Amino acid sequence: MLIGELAAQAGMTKDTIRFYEKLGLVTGRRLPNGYRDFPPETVAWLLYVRTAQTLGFSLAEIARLGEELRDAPDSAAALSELFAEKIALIDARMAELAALRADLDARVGTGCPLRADRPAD
Amino acid sequence: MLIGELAAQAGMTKDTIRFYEKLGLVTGRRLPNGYRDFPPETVAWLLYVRTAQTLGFSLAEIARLGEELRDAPDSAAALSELFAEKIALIDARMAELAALRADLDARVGTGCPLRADRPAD
DNA sequence: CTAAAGGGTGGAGTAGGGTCCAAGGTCAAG
DNA sequence: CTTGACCTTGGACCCTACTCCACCCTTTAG
Repeated sequence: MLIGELAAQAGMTKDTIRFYEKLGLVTGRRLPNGYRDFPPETVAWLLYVRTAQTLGFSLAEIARLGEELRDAPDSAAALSELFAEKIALIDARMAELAALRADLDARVGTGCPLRADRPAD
Repeated sequence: MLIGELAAQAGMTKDTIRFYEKLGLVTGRRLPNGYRDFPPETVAWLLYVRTAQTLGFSLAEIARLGEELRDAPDSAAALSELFAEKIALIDARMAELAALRADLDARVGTGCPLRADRPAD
């Protein structure tokens, strides 16, 4: 799969993919003419990257995860550990969100805004 | 409260607070000598800013929320609407996280990594 | 043969979010 | 009156994540 098709399917620009390649987030073979050639699963991976990113993981973190996956291809245990780690992180974020939600929820209807940045005028 | 104390209590540097002031995220009075003077509630506001930020809201979004709060100080209805909006956003993010979590969870133990960025070698 | 559509490179520029000076004013203690 | 801990400003600089650009090569269609 050439970069253009990958970009179209993953919903990002070619530039972004080349940028991700520099970061080691994706790796492609090269065809004899120098063109990048990506396996079809890269689409799923890029979609995963986008998701992880919107959830607050930096590209560096995501790349690290990817590398760790590549480095421990056989060890299901190691993978489980990695995922468990990420899941714990997600749970923590969800708890934070829940707390913020509860906070906002409590304020709804009370008429008590967060006007904390005004001097008491 | 002077900027140094505020910074210490909010767990950020003075530079960051001055930067936030430029963005309109915090506003302080000035003392006759030119020093910034913040009301004590600013600490809570800054902690709130940090939380919202780690949850994926940009400083611009947070500032907008703050402004809207200031612009509609009396209308509990308007406030409720704003909060309801943020809550909806939070719910959406939580759903995304839950989905990612389920995704990772399903992979744990299956030994099926995300090795989508490798050419099939 | 040429044009269009795809690809490649390096490097500059942007926006967001800080972080770090350097030069200088203010104020309380000794 | 000096020292030290505060504060002020402006501007340079850094990182992240892109985005755009100019310039050049490759492949296919007419």
